[in-house]
Amino acid sequence: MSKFTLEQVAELAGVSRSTVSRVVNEQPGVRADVRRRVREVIEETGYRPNIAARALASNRSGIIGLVVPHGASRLFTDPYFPRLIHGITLACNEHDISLTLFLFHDEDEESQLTRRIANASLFDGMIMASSQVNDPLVSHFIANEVPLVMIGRPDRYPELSFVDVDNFNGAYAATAHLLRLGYLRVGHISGPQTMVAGQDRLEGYRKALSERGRSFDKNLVIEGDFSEAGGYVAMQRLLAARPDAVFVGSDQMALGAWRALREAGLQVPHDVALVGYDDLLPSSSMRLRLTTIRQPVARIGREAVNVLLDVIENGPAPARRVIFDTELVIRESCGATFASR
Amino acid sequence: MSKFTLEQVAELAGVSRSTVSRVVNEQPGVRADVRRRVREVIEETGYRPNIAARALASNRSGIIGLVVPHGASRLFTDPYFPRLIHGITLACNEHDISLTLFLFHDEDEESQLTRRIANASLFDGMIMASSQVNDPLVSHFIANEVPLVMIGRPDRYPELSFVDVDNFNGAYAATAHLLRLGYLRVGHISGPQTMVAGQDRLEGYRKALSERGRSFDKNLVIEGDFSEAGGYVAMQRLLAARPDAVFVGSDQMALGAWRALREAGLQVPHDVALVGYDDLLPSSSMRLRLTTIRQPVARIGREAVNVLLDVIENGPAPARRVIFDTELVIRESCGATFASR
DNA sequence: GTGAAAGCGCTAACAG
DNA sequence: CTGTTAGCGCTTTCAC
Repeated sequence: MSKFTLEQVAELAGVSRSTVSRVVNEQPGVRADVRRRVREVIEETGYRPNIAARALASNRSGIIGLVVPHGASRLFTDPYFPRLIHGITLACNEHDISLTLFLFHDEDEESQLTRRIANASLFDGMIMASSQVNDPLVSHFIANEVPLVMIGRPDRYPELSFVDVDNFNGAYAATAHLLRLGYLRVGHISGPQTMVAGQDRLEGYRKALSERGRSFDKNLVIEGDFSEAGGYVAMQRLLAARPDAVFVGSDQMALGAWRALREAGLQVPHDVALVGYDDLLPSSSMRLRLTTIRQPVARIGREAVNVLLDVIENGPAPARRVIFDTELVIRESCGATFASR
Repeated sequence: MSKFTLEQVAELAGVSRSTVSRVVNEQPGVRADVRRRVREVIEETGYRPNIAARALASNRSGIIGLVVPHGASRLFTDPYFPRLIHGITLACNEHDISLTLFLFHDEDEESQLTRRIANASLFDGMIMASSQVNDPLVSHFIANEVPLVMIGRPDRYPELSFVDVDNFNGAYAATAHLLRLGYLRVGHISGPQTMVAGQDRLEGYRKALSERGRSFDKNLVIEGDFSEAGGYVAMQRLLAARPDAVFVGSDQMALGAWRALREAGLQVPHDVALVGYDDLLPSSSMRLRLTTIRQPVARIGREAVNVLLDVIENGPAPARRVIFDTELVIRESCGATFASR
């Protein structure tokens, strides 16, 4: 609530509003000495432009939104979103823009608030994290021509820009690693198939299998929801199929799976080997030394902002597609430190 | 970017802008049938008010800000901020307001961006999380009369509203518990003394000591920074004083302390007992079964929003002070499951 | 109970 | 290079 307006600064500097506006926005076409004079007055008065007025007049607010749908907000308790937000805010600060957070905790909240943000009049653009397939919000944004970048490949709308990690190859690498170690009944606890990441990881698992001439046994695949509890339940069911190794679609689920295993009196990796996905756990403090697929979450966040800014600046076409590589991190849960069998 | 404006809705409904405005803002003084008619048109057109225009005209944006200073952003990797934000967004959604996040990663960033947000013209109010003592941003907000609520008791400015947890009594309980178990050399790895929470916990530790007639030994207290790495270094130094138990000012530091202990060939709780603070770790998956002080982080977040809304509505005076109780959660690291010694 | 009119503080052509 | 002139879309007195 700085008390000064453009008008007053202009008067004090003995110039017009336009000139001050040009100086503030660092536009060319102002004589150096005038520019300096105006800058002085701005400094003295502590003048700061009113964001609302600027947004109204220019249709640009310097604010972007981050939407986290309810399906993903449970992930908010694991380190994924903190990391993501870390990367996003880093980029925002660099570019001097602000970030508004829309976090939905359940379906009701989401549908109720969808309308409010769907006309995102104030926001220059939106980043949409881990949306479900066929998310109505995405359609809204598209219909309203809101600049948009998805975190995670969208299931439709090939014209959308996104940044993602190579889920297919990550899952492939995880599964191939297990196969290479000689496991014969390699199962998979998948992510929700309502998310593209869940689908892609399942596909990677299938490819590794088929490439080695293994047939796909659907009893060896159980769908989870990326949560610890989901991994727990999934593993309990999966046990009926007697897997000797399991590629679990997320570290959190791996924790749940491991809990189920312990309760069943089974040892990791002796009885059942485990590979996770994410590498976000503080591994040295965990009881489970989890082999996993590392993904560069903070970089994804940063890049999402960069891409969004580009989309805002230069329009949505052509779609920007950024895909980061993953990395297999070998610890003990896969049994790699044992002789291969 | 809904294409409709108040004006157009007014025309379609055959009334004036003012009337539509009244309906939209649910103000009294509109005949029921007119109100209904206007509502219909709004529904049909999908009209949504332009936030910037509204903010400009009314000085109310429906957006609040959350500031996380650089000193605390390292905490962003532990579960504290995710929980806090969970609570905050929950309350925001309830009240139909938006949350803008200011997260600073280092001192440079912070001082650079301070000016930008200090005149928080667009924001109806600010929540300030875990600020250092004597934070310049706080002074700015006060000087500019920005509605403000602190998370964590402020070190000065008794006129400020805040919500906090009872750090003093929590620390007292932790230390007393250790003393009660018979430990003779109870040390403390404190939080940074540049944060009130760090100070309060140290005070609680001192009180428990003095109440039992123990003298305060400054060699038994090392200052940490709430991080794992800080706890690690602190414990390495603390070892020289040969503690048989340590009250560690945060769970993250306790993890670091424990790592230092392991490296020194010491067992928890056999050689050194540990009590932490926060209870935010997924305890069942951790190798360290940490006795700790639980604080209701999400509730703190919710309450901060409620208090801020109250401050916005009814002015800053008198200061609202909300203090939540803590709870001692006993696991194995304190040695309580052994015979007392 | 309703409408007319005057801005909120800024940007953006368009002249000069 | 600088100033003038219109608004951006909404709220808010103030008459009627």
